[in-house]
Amino acid sequence: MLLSKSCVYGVQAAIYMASLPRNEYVSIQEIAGKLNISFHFLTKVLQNLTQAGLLVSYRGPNGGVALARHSSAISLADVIDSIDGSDVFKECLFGLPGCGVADPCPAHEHWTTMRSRLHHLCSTLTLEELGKRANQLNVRLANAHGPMNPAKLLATMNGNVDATAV
Amino acid sequence: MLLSKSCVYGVQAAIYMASLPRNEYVSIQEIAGKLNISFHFLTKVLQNLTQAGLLVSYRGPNGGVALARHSSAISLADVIDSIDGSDVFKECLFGLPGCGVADPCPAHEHWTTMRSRLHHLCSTLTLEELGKRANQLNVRLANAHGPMNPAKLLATMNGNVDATAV
DNA sequence: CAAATTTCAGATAAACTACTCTTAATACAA
DNA sequence: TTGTATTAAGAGTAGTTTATCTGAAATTTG
Ligand code: SF4
Ligand code: SF4
Repeated sequence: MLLSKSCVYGVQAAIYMASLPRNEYVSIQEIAGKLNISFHFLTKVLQNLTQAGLLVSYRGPNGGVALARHSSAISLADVIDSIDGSDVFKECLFGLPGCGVADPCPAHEHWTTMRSRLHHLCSTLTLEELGKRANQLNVRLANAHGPMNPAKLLATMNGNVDATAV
Repeated sequence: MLLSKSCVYGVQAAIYMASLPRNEYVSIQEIAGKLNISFHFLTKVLQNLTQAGLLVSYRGPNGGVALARHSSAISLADVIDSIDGSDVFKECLFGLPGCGVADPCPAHEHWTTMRSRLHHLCSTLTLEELGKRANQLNVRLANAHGPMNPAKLLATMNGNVDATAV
């Protein structure tokens, strides 16, 4: 996978927040529940985003996290950068150290054009746009089942479908 | 990284073999040495490629591995498929299970176009072409330093530069 | 046949990623 | 004030990936 799972979770959570009618504090528990992500794990991921200045957080009852800027001012690349680092769009297909134009590998030329296209796409895709799409029909955000643990596994085997999925 | 390290090693080795003037048996030790890859690890990786039918192997002195077909008949995608599986070009940016057109996430449309371009690129890039480029000036194949171990680290700190790199 | 060279196979260890759990710190509400 | 809901922080666990090591099987050479 190009992105780490942490990063994917962060992106999903960000899109979820952008899909809400108003930008208000949402508890991480709610996000984790809706997206079928481990609460504790998502907490860590979103901490990265608050420290990066993309989210603001508020502790205590009715607290939670909210977008620090308008959803139109946050790009997909912003979120990815904050979690997986900016190397995602700089590193190459082969991940060799010290790559560059001066000393390229045979695939360099082909790859860099792909890579810059991908970077451009992610930089121009705003959370606003992604949030809007998330609100349209037949578009989903949540993981199908979320991380499996023995209890959940048992529940699914008993025919209980998790109803928290969007 | 999009590709696993195993896969990268396999691709590098394949390109190295394709860059040779004639397709003859090359010992894995030689390849590992030139590319600064752990010999034992590369052995396992190339086993995958031989089992996938991309390489043929021969045991004993003067044995080694060689390309099973002409380098023009092996694509980059072939190598990647054999090691990391064919999901690399099928799975999505977010790696969600059970994704598809019927139930897409907000970024689906954008991503699939990128993905198919990448797949097309890798499918049409042959080892022959990559090997030719590898033979041109200023083009390299090897890892800069290879996997570090305490002894090597010490050596580099003492100013010894590994001379096995291409 | 014996020795050397090479891939093949499997066990083991180290490193990393994903995930869980516990404890604090903070802020609101009764 | 006291209790509770919430994020913050960090330690701990499990699984996967990466790398190392050892021995066996195959093949050539002498
Ligand atoms: S030369 Fe380019 S394509 Fe090749 S490994 Fe370096 S950055 Fe990647
Ligand atoms: S809908 Fe498309 S882009 Fe979204 S997670 Fe699935 S395959 Fe990926």
